[in-house]
Amino acid sequence: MNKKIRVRFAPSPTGELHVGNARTALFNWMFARHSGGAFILRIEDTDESRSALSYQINLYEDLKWLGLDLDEGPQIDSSYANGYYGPYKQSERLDIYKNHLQKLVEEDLVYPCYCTEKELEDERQALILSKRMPRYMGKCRNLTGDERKQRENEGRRPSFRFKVQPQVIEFEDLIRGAMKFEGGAIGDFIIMRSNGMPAYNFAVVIDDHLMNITHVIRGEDHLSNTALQMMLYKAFGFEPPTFAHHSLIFGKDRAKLSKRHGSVSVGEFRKQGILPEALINYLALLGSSFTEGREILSCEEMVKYFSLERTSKSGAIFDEEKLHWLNAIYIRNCKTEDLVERLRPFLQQAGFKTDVIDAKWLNQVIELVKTELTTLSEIGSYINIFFNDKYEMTEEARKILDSEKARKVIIAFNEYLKTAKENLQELYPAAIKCAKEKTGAKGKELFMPIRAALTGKTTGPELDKVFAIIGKEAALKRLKLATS
RNA sequence: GGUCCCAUCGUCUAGUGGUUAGGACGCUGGCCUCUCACGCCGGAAACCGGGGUUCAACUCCCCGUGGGACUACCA
Repeated sequence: MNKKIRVRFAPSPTGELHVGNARTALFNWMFARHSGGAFILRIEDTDESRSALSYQINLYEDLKWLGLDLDEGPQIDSSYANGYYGPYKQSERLDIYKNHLQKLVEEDLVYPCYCTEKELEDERQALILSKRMPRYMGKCRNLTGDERKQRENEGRRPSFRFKVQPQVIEFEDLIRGAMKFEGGAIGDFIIMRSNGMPAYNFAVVIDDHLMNITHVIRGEDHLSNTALQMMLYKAFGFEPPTFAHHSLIFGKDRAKLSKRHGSVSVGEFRKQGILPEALINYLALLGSSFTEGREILSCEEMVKYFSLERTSKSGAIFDEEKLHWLNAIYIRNCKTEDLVERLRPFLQQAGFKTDVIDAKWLNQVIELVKTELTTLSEIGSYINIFFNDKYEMTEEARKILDSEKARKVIIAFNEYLKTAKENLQELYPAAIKCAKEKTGAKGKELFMPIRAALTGKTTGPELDKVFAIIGKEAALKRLKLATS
């Protein structure tokens, strides 16, 4: 009988959710949803000095925004269900780690280490200087009971180290195939810190086992750690889960993706006006491929077609331009009413008071500029022409208006508007026709002056639509301004 | 230094011994058009190097080279 698949995303709340971690979360989520398994969140907050609750809250917001719903995890508010394998925060599982440490102590598989950080650092430096591999040489491994007592009396609090036996460690990785590690170079590593907090490799093994995790999907940066963890699985007699180590994301220069490459956290992309669907789609695409070379997929489709075998083994460079391309497509495909809702915070921020703007009119405006948008935050620069009759004129527009012929076009157009009786629909074509006949201008020389006068720019949506939105009164005002 | 991972256009990738090496972003030429955007049609652009194995290697093996990870009382 197959066990129910259970995967976990286990970040440490020490900063904003990085896209690399978001991608790991996504892989886990897709794997769980694809196989009908459970997606679990575990908070690895054993580093007290770096962890903060605010980051944890932030993490929940980001996951929710991305649409990665949890089956189990620490409860922050009622919208996130707890599960039966809690607590899901490592800082609340300290007793569990202590008990497990005790087992290993009794079996003599670990020993207390009284070295201070200074002593360890000195040892490291000495080894490096003598061109040997820096690692713990096992100074405290064979301390007698008396020696230990003596150190305790000095007030030293021990950390606990795992006794590493020289061995070859092998396991099967779902993405990379057969893995083999020469364990001879690994020094006795700390599993419990002197402050009573478990070290990463220790806590993961215990938690993954106790939480019945069947597949550990994580970044390649954990590949080497897996060897240490395998030793621990063996020591405890636990059956190890199946591992899958995916490749990492890099910046353009193949260096670790960091702030100097631009946005790197989910929050930053959200503020920039990237749609969650676009980010998800991009992250799923990065270092992966779907059937028939498809690139634009809904969440449902991604879940359906997802397979770890199709994720690439090599690292991938984060290409913000392609993300933007995807984002633009999602914006275009968004129903205008929905888009307006998503745009609201960005409009507010750009100084447009959306609550007093006529909804129907706003819809028309957005409909018109939809295809120009790459990110939501750019909205202001595309719609300001509809709001302000005293716009700023660009250099190009000014130039267009300078010519004598342009002036004539504007005057003819303006004159017609003043006296016209037609409704808004028929007004524009009629006025254009009039200007055309009176001046003999056509094509560019006919439309550009009007565009420049009406919008202050030489680029923008189709003029007839722009006209229909700003209306006759505003048009007259602008024409007057442009000719003065 | 040690252990380990990786290697197809600039970038993300398809490819599983025989292909004109395909697609996408970006770049670029054209069409559409008052302009920009969208859309449509076209173009340039890649198998890291050297040895094997084989009738035949991008594909399999070995060795280089290059990039990356880990090597913490961080995770």
